[in-house]
Amino acid sequence: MSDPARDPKQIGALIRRARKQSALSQQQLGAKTGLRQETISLIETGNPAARIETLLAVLSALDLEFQVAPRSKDWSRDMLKDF
Amino acid sequence: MSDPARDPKQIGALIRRARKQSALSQQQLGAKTGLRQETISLIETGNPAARIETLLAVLSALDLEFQVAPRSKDWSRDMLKDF
DNA sequence: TGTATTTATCGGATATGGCGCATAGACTCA
DNA sequence: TGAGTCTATGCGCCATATCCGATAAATACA
Repeated sequence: MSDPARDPKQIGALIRRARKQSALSQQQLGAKTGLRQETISLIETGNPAARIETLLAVLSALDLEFQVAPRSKDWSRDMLKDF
Repeated sequence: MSDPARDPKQIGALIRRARKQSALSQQQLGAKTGLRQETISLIETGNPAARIETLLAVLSALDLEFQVAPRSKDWSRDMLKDF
């Protein structure tokens, strides 16, 4: 349902996945958002200094939404090592 | 549980609410994140050009998490006008 | 009312986004 | 193999985030 992301690379990966699911090229997504293909590329590769408004524009064009939620536990192998 | 935001002002409002629930001043939150009080202020007032990394740092310090979800319907009065 | 805390804002400096324009690699497919 | 598409990257430009230092404005509270 909703995918968490804690760093820009994860955000970029989420966006790339969503874009491909919509069968859009970076160029086409850029057109929908008023951004350049280069800018889409930068976001997807995890540009940490991308602007919030840019991120929101991309999410909106992909019919996605930004959400803020309490940190959920991530049961990584490391956290389970003592069980 | 998770609050949606579609523009920088809403994001800022969410952060301010969470900060106050943690009983932190902008100064204290700045200390936790390595950001200046001024920067926290800018984010909370809805700076659209804030950086993603800055946003993520603030969310992390507040034990919050960024999530991406499909757009949920928002039943505004306008959308209901024809019913 | 007066004082302390909190938040918003200013000037200057530095770094970087996103723009236009362009191209180099990758990859797909005929 | 070659053409077409897609993604990453380059340069110059302007705008602006964030930094430092400082202060004004707003708010809380005794």
